[in-house]
Amino acid sequence: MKKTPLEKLREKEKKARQKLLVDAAERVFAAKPFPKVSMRDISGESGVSLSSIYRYFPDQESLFLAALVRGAKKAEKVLIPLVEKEDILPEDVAEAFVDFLVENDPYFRMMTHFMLDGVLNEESILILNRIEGRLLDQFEKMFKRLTPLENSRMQAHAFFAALNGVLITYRNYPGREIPHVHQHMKQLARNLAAMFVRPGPGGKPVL
Amino acid sequence: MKKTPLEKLREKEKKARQKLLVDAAERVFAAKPFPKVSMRDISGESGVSLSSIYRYFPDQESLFLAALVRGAKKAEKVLIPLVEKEDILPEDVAEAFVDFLVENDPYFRMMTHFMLDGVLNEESILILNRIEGRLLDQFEKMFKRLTPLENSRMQAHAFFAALNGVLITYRNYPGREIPHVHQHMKQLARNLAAMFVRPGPGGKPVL
Amino acid sequence: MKKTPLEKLREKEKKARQKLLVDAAERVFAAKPFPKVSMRDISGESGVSLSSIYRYFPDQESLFLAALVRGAKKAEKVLIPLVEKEDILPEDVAEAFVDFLVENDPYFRMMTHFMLDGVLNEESILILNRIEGRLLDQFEKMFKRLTPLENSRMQAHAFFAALNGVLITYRNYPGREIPHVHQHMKQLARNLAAMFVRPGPGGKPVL
Amino acid sequence: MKKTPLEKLREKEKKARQKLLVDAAERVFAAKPFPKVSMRDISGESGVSLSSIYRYFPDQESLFLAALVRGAKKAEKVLIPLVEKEDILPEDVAEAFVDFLVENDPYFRMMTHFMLDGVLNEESILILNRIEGRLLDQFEKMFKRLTPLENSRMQAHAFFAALNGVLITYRNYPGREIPHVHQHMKQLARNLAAMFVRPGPGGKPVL
DNA sequence: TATGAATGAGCTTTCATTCAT
DNA sequence: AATGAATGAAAGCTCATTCAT
Repeated sequence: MKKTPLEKLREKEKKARQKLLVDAAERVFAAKPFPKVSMRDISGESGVSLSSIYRYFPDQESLFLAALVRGAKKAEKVLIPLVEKEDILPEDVAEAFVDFLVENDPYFRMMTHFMLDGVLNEESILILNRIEGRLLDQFEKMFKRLTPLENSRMQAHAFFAALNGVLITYRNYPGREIPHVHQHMKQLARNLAAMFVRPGPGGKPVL
Repeated sequence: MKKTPLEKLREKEKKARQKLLVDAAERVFAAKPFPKVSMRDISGESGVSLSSIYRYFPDQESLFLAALVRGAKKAEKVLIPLVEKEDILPEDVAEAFVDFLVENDPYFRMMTHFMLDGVLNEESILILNRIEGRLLDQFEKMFKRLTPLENSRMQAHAFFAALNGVLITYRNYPGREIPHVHQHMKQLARNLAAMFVRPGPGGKPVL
Repeated sequence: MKKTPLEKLREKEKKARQKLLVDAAERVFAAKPFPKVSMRDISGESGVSLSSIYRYFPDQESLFLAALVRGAKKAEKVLIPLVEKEDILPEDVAEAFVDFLVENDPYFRMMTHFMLDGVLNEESILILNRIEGRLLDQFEKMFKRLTPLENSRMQAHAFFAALNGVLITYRNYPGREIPHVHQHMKQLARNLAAMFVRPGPGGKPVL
Repeated sequence: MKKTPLEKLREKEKKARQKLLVDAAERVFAAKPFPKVSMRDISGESGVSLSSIYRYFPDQESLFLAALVRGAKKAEKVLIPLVEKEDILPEDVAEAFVDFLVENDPYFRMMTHFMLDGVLNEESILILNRIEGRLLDQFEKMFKRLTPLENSRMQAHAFFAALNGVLITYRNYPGREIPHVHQHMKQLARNLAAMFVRPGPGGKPVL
């Protein structure tokens, strides 16, 4: 079971190729709608020959899934530290969340695609769940601090959902200029966030 | 320019065939991911021969768009009356909204697809906008009644976005049983809705 | 066997419809390459419904053939009188020939198409042959008058072929402006025509 | 930038496949009218699978164009040496020209098709023009030698056009046996050719 | 290991023609 | 007599995947 140095090297190189391919996939996803991305596109963008891709990913789905997982990990890396700050406010988290996913639109589209149509394998589900869980954990911690009497887990879920909703609903808002739309989304997100920390009548928790 | 009875009949039959095709499209959309639905699928499902489809829709896009528009109209027909009730509460609207889109999952996926990748023509955009506008109008009216001091339009937008977010985020929640997930979504939606009518400290409006 | 007045009327109406369809076909041929013309095009252009066309022509080929025959007849009507003039010169005939077929490009394309790929039925062949024959007769008569010692029939054939050749070879001459090309064709045709009436050395006939 | 032997081999094989496909195309063109030839036909005739054809030619037009260009090059290879002979006579050139294009009827039909309806890209136009130009150059040289006082370029153009005309006009002459028709065409071509070198009255040039 | 080559299955769309009314 | 409706067949082309080298 022990790996020889050569095997280790091979594995490392394999990972490097996989990274390279996911890099290329990302760039392609940024350029055209998800369902129109072909393996040839990725081959062209990566410089890896079409057939060689299949040495690193058993099929198209796996590669796309890998890109999704990586997007999620990047989101995690950006968002978790932000939310970990002791005195952060929901409004600021909300704005950062929107900012990140607007600027990383391909990730957002990818994720939404998988949420809608994707057939995820167990491993991917686990990875995504873990990330989502950690994100929700941070949200929960924040809400626990700010509204200790509420059901923080529920708040975290609602918060996460609401932000996703703002993004999906208004990212393609027709007839408006992009910066304006972006501004609108941030405002909506901040407003929604603010509602979470507003005490009910008599300070009674609501959720 | 007046139409003969025969012409009227013909028109009616044409509409009937179009309906039949959109019906079939819906069923297919329910059965497989949107981007994988082919004209052949719809031909098979409808019993209308592949080439005949083109008698009723000039191309694939038109047919898909028609299905989308119909979904939106159906949503309108169900949701607007509900929200029009004088004394309706956001929580109940939220639940109905979620119920409807869970039960009409193909519509929801379709709409999300078009929101993400879709290239809509101007007419469709107009139709969808009008429906969304009317929905937002109703939401606004409700909020005006319940929280007259807030920015009701903003509330309506946030409400709409948040509900969409609940649906997109949790509709495929893995590892849970469907009725349970459905229940969770409704709870989240209700909670979010409740927040909109909770007065800020001292009754100060927040939005 | 005798025809009733009603039958006669019917026949007349049938002819009228056929004419109408061939009219439309001509217009369509003028607008797009021959192989791209469809029955639907002709239906649209004529106002006659697609299926009704088949009442007047058994199939596409027949209709196209009818258009061809009519083109030939029109050419005959224009060219024969011209060539019948007692004192006409080959150069002028050549120029008129080119002029006519440049201005009636669809006919020319149609004829060439049938010459190349067409499957003509016996009747059409007969009609076309008769017309071509009459044209050649006129050419022959002209040459008999002008060069009585030569083989006039051969001259007529060569003359006809040469003119066709000028048209086919230079009508799409790339990179030149159309009027200029037209001028070039006419010059070539005149030059070729002139050669037919130039006596050989010592007045010896050549052909 | 230097090519490895392997790359050279690959290139050679690619060319070989392209040749194979053009070969097949030619055979198909010989068997049915140009506009009816499909990619599937060529796939069947060549043994190369339909989709593989697109490895060697980006689309149908390219393949057809390649066939056309090859036809033109073959014509060039056969005709130019012939015409280059010092003491060749127009009659013999004419006969060879007719012979070649009768024996290579698919080429002739192809070229005529492109002359009539074809949409050629710039590169193909250039190639064809160069070949036609070289052919005309040879004709011109011949005429310069034989009739130094005439406008040789004009003679060359007229000669070329006239020969094409003979081919197009009589290649499908109905009701005659093929060898007989062929004979007739050659006779016509010779006669026309002879006229070019017959001096005008008093040796005056005509063209 | 890497990849050029190959392909079956599939896609949307068009067409000439038939048929019920 | 006229035509709307219907369709089988075929078109050009793309794609994910496999395989020989």
